[in-house]
Amino acid sequence: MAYGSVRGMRDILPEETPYWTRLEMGIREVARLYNYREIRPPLVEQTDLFSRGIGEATDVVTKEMYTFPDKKGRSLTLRPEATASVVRAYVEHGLHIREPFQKLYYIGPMFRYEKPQKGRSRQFHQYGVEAIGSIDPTLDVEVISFAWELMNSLGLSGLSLRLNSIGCAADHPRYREVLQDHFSRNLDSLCTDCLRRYEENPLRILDCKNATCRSQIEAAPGSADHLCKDCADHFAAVREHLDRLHLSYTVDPRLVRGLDYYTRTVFELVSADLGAQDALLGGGRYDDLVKMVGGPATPAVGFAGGMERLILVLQGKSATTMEKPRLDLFLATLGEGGRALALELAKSLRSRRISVDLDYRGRALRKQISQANRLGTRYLLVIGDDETAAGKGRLKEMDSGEECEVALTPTGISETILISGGKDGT
RNA sequence: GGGAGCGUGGCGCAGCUGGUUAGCGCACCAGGUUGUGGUCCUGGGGGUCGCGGGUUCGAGUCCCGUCGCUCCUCCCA
Repeated sequence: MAYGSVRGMRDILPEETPYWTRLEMGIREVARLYNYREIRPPLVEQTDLFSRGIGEATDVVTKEMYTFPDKKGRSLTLRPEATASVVRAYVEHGLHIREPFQKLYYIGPMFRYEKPQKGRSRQFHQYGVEAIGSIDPTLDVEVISFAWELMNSLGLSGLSLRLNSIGCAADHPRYREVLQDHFSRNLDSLCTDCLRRYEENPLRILDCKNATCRSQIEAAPGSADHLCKDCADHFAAVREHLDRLHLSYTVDPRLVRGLDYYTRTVFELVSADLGAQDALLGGGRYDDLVKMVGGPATPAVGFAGGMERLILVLQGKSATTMEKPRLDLFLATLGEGGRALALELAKSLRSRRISVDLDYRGRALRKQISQANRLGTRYLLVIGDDETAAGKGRLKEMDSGEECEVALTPTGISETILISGGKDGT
């Protein structure tokens, strides 16, 4: 093999793309129902936007970014996530001036330099929603509702929502102290990573899966128990509205997210059908990010979901078999004359919204029909010298095997196909 | 970053303790049949056995290295 795709980046082949288009359509439809508008930021941003927005000490920033200098020596980075980009666009284009409240969504590739495994690759795809401009708890709930709605529309079950509140910027140092106090009693039982986290960001320790750290973590005080009055009220309101909408969740005091910009509400939707990488989507509030990026203090909430993981779950369900699109008409030809006429007819019929294919390799008639059959074509028409001379042929409906005579004109063929109802839609 | 397993035509695999021209299924192509289907029959193309080195009379098979894949850890979507 002369070339292979770059590690962690793969081709999505035609057999698989129907899953992608279905998923993309599903996302767009839910976005329409919830009135979110699409935004498409570039894939590349100044490195600073991510390192400062996501957090200098996070794993994503310290070791997972594709960062490179451009020809003028500026440091650029392939986006590892899109929230920072969306917020940058929101500020840059003055969306906050024209209409401070914006509900946006995006779909596209992200890049993180990680070791590939099931449900994790270096180029992967996320969809996400960002609701910017309100601190109201009902907005948190709308975003979560969006997530559930999408899962339902895809027919997914066996999912659970983990929910927590990590408080506001003012709560963080206080909770940080509480955590440090807790872990300081048994520092020697923490792993080396957690010792570092102990200094840099004790919140991260809660995320550690290391067995030796687990017992300490189980006993650690939850962030939701150390919220200020406003944050506690907010969290209570979020839960109340979730209950009212019958959206299920479990409060997980240990849930913290990997990106530093989160405040208050954080959540994750996990699937039991995946392996170690079981988070289908994750998100929360980021009330300080807009200001951090240079805009006015503006609260916001959103989430991002991994499309590869969603497709893994979809494919795992035998119920969601993709039926392959059918070809309307195959023109089997005999001889140069037949081929020339078929080519001409195909062009006209296609412009009449009928999908047509024909043989381009001079294959035996039998092989052509066999191919048409494999394509799942609805109609077959053989065009040889006899048909060309007579100006008419026999249109065969493949499912029933019935044939009827048609004039070899675009109108003659298309009317028969459209009238007989063999072509659906359009 | 750490750990484990696996790399043989496009795909899925076999190849026993090293031993002749590396097989099988699917797929592909052709013929059986220039005039009608998923079946059947016959034939065909396609593999430097991931790559490099070593051991040996001889390596797909053993050893070392390397690259890649998969899964776990970690982290996340």
